Amino acid sequence: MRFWLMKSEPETFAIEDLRRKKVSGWDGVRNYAARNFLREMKLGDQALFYHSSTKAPAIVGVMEVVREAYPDPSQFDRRSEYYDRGSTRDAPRWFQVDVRFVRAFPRPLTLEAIKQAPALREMVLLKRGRLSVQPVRSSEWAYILKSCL
DNA sequence: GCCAACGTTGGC
DNA sequence: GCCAACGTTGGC
Repeated sequence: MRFWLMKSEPETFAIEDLRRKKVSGWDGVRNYAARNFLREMKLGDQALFYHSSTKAPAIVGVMEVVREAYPDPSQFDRRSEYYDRGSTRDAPRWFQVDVRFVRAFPRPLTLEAIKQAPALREMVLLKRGRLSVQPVRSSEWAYILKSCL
């Protein structure tokens, strides 16, 4: 099983929205590197939910992959902000997975705290900006769950 | 295929 | 709102 981190702006879609829906498609990823990671995800993989572009950016919970990558319908929807006129149904460019709410952390791990933790120094989150879907090492996963629960 | 211009992400 | 980092586009 692999571990991941996925970013969302809470004003658009927050951990509480996922808690309410229970299962949701993770749509709107329009970056090739992030898209490729989505396509590597397997049923049962676990992912951290990260709140970005907010006052205190933080890892706020856990979700589970319940459906592997399939074409993101919003790329075909002319009214969607994610519409991509260059994508066709025969050769879709963008993919999504479905995720299920697992838990919201009682103590979210802020970006500030992540930067302070020696165990998390190598996290992709700190190394590569602007990547909204990214792998997490199992050692990092273990450390994060220990600090947040 | 290079690279300048431009657009987006996301922390601050 | 600013701006650094970095991805994408498009002319050559």
